[in-house]
Amino acid sequence: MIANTARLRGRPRSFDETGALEKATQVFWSKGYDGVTIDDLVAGMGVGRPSLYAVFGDKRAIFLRVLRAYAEKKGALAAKALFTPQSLRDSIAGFLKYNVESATEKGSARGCLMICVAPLVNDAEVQRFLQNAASGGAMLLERRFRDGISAGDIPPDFPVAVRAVQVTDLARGLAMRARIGTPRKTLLKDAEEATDLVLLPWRV
Amino acid sequence: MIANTARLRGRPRSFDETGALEKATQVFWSKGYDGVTIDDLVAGMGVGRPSLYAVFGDKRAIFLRVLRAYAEKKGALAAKALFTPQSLRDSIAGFLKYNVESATEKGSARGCLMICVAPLVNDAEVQRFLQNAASGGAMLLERRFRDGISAGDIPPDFPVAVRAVQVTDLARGLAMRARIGTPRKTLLKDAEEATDLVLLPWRV
DNA sequence: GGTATTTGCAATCATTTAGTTCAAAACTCC
DNA sequence: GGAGTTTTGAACTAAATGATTGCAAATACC
Repeated sequence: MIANTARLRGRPRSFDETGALEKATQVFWSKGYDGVTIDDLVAGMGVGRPSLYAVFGDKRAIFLRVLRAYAEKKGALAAKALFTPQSLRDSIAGFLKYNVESATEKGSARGCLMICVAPLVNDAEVQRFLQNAASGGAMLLERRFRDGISAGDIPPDFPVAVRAVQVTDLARGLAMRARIGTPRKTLLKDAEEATDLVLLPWRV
Repeated sequence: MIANTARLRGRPRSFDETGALEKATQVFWSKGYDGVTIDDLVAGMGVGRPSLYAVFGDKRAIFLRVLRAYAEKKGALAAKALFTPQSLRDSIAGFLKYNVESATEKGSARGCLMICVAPLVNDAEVQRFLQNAASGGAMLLERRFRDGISAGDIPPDFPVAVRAVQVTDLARGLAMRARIGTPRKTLLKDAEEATDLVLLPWRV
């Protein structure tokens, strides 16, 4: 099994577990889930077939680990973009900007793993995970809006829940357009305008 | 070959070409593109393997035909929802409502073929098709906004192009949330609120 | 009724894919 | 250096898949 904590004896691994998962992320990201074969993962992760099965399990298990790691990393960066001390407007703009930038990064596939790729996987566990992640993202935004109320950036009757969901939907739209090849420049401009939209009557 | 136009002699087909394509749509819609096998299509379309190859071609060709037919049908219905004589607000609300309803229809898979499924297909022709469809949809909305200016529903300085793109992004977000299992009721409510958002300072 | 034409079913072939086995290699501890 | 332990690479098995072919059945035109 995975002798990660108490591995002392035996031949050491020639690969880094975290690094291999990141490489697997790129594989799924660019080829979807069904489109990926074990051979793709063997080639992309730089891990031999038997080691891959022993350490990670089958394709589904690998994808779930990839998804969790991706969500954790992405969530942390999104939270950082949102809660860096700055005006509410800059926070929302920064959140959308980060989404666009990570969805159009050079070297990796376009779009977002959780928005574009994972929803196509007809799997109950993946489904639940995505729903939780979605509501988690909306709650993060909602909290930021509430902080904005406390700071006096927006009035107390600002529809925090509604706007939070709308920002996530706009982010989803931007990610999907990134996937089909819309230029980063266009998307960054649209992200700015989306920020203006959700804060329209409140100039902050 | 396809003896559709000048077919007079010979055994008539036991299947309807259009109907078979609609059944194929459901197959791709629910299982993605890479996830479907020829056997899935044979079973789902009710067409024998040899006939399927003779009439439609291989999987890729079938998907492209499905995609075109779907886009045509969906585009026509979206245009109908948008340009039925009514207030601008009701038009936009109707457009979003139609998107949500078709993305949460019972009996078929959730989401939208063009928004959720096709973007995962790494194929140049599909990519181009989706970009054209996307800009076509935005242009449709833009025209409706301009009609709204002519009718006096919104002022002449209304940012038609920007709002048109924002509506498509919101629709994309709604479709993706439909895909991951968000209830129709929630999405319909959010569609209404999205309408209010894009027309916020303009009570029409 | 005869003929040409096309469908539909079954069987078939080659290729790809997932997953396993096994011996050799690499390392630690004694 | 040797015993014990773990990883690795290559070969292997079994199943799934894409695509083709033959042949009988069905039907329109003559």
